[in-house]
Amino acid sequence: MRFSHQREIIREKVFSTNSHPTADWIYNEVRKSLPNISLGTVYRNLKQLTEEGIIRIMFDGAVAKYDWNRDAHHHLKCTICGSLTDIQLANDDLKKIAKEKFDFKVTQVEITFIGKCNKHKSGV
Amino acid sequence: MRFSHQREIIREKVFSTNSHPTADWIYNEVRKSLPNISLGTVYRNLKQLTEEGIIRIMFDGAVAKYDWNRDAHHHLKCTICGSLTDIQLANDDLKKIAKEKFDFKVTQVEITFIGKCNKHKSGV
DNA sequence: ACTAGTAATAGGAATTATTACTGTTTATTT
DNA sequence: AAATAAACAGTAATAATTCCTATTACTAGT
Repeated sequence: MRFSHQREIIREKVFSTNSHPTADWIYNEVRKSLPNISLGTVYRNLKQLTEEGIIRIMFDGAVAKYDWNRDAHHHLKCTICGSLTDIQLANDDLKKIAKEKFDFKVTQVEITFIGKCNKHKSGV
Repeated sequence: MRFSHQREIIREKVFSTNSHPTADWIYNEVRKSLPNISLGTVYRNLKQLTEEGIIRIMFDGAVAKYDWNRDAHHHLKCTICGSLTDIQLANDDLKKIAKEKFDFKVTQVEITFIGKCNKHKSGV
């Protein structure tokens, strides 16, 4: 991947916040220093950064959010204010820990394992 | 919630499959018996059924999928073929279990706790 | 320095999923 | 059966994302 000024600014923006920004938020931020950048460029570069493993993509409901934090971590998603908070915890009593450590009343836990199913043993 | 013929057909369709159908798939299925149903009606009723707790909504990337299975369960999402499989497991060695029980090579685990954060103690 | 080839760009059009609006129909209640 | 509130079909609108095209910038090799 060759260097690109736009991509570098985009990367910096993602790394500058803990707020799990959306493509749209990043677009508006980046426009402050690059007024002519297009939304398409933002999306393309976010995708590239994701593919290179430099940032992570996640979905909050239907919208993509980007995250520089590539450590294993999970999220608390509030159904009322919509806030999304990073948490780091071991795999024991998950709900109980969410309550005790984060004062968060869990109503549903969604765990998704992402990887390769057994149809794709060799290569692709 | 008043009875509606359309909603009943929609509900039956969701309950008829384990495939986590999308609104569009459901729309096409339901049209076989109700050719004049509109996509808006499908979406409105899926939302109502979700709000009543009769079915569950989840997001696979950016698209909504619906699920009659309201037991606590998780998902295996294949990055290659896109398949999404229900699994039911206890909270011990999650990745290891995914490998041993489901022959699924996990590259990322996404856990989202959904509920109320501590700003919303009373009511709302 | 010059140029051909490659990669990245801006801007906008196109696509996809979803929601909102409007006049009409239907289920329920009296 | 008439009144009324909810649900409907059809269509328009919106939001998020991807695709397309002409243009620009970078990189090697001369």
